[in-house]
Amino acid sequence: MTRKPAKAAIAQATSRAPEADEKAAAPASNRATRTAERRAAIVDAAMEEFIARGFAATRLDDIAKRAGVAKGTIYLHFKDKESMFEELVRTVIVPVVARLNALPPPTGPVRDLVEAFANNFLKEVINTRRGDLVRLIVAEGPRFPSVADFYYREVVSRGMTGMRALIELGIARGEIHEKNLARFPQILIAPAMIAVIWQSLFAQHAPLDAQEMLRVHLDLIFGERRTT
Amino acid sequence: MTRKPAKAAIAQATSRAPEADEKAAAPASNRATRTAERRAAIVDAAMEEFIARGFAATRLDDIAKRAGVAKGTIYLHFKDKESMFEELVRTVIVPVVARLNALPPPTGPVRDLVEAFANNFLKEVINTRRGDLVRLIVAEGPRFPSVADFYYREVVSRGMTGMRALIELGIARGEIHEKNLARFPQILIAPAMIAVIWQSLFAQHAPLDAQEMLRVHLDLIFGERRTT
DNA sequence: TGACTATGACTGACTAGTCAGTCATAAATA
DNA sequence: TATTTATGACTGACTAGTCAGTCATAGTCA
Repeated sequence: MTRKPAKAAIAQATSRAPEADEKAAAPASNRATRTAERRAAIVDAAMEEFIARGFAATRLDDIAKRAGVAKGTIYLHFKDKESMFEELVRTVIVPVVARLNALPPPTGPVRDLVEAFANNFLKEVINTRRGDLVRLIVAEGPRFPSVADFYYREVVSRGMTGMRALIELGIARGEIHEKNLARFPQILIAPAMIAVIWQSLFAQHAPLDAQEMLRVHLDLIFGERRTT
Repeated sequence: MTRKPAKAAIAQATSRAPEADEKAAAPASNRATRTAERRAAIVDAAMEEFIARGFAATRLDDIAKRAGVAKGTIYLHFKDKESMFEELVRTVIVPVVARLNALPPPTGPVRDLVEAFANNFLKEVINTRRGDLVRLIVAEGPRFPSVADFYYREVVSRGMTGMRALIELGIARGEIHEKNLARFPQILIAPAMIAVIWQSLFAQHAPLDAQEMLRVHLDLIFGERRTT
């Protein structure tokens, strides 16, 4: 909801800044930097706790302790628990979307493009905190319409559009034969989503070679791989 | 909602038929029957509440109210909130597994078998409470290892085995060309799972024709459909 | 059959504990 | 020193689980 105006000071970037390399454990020179670092620490801690316990069961005391701040400090950055959760999702997802939008331009075989995307997804999402975050969104989405809306607009909708474009390109170039696939880009994504969920729930029962599964899935769509 | 069981009238029925045909939906004559009905009412109410709010945010008072019993009554049937959740999942899932095991024997094209399964899944799971339950398990699984274990053993593991058998049959008969598919039956299931999640989270943003999507997916695996 | 007793299912007020959010005070900074 | 930022003890609302008491029903007996 209320998007606290970002402290204004952050923009300063203070001239001879000691270059606080992201969330480095550096001494932290000025106020603006410290404030930003604290916020980042709170976001990180909140993400861990929410992923581990879900929204309702997470205690703000635990987040504060993990972030190394007092509980009151959280309320200097976030209006309340709900806004914190919502802003947390935005904060974590936005950079991911930005990176996905920076995919290489469509040169070379479509299969290579999709494979690059899959490898990227493997490295950046599956088996990372971001993967857990996706599961968390699935878990809490129905109770946080604003989160579900945001996720749909920023990730699902864009992803679908991008995938559809790739599929149509593949069809136009004769790499993909199933014409109707463009109507359901979900089919292309589905195994990747399943991999995310599998790792959270069943990895200990039956480890899943996600990379190999995605490869087989691409074989299914593009036909057997040419090399190796 | 409130299923006020018209206590007075029920008592009258006293036809000395002690042979209570299990948990029949009959007029409810004796104590055992009533007890079973109450338990069922609690399970139903709990399922609604857990699906709507998740485990932690669900109040036992609300479950009791919805079931039309006092809170104390819940504790005559379940040890505590956690056991109730665990037993609830078992109670709801077991009959589904039983029905899945009763699939028709492998005669006719494999595609027809898989299609029958998909249609069954559409009708029985997607867009039903059972679909919501699947999402609930994904949501709460990490915090309820016993639930995740149970679900893996009773549903995922069996489902994978069955699917693998079908895939191998399809490969043997030349209906399926992607040999490696048998190594990842998840790929066959993935779009169905996505449909379940989609309906819970994004149906209002973008309705999904799950039936058509599953059909396209089968086309992808078996090759274009022969008729219409 | 009718009356009387025993049983245990059911109730809901209550307890003990939890936790989101507040605010008077302290620390850090300019 | 004045101002901004951080702290954590505190409060009040909320809820899982309890248990002494109630009462419909089953059982027993005349």
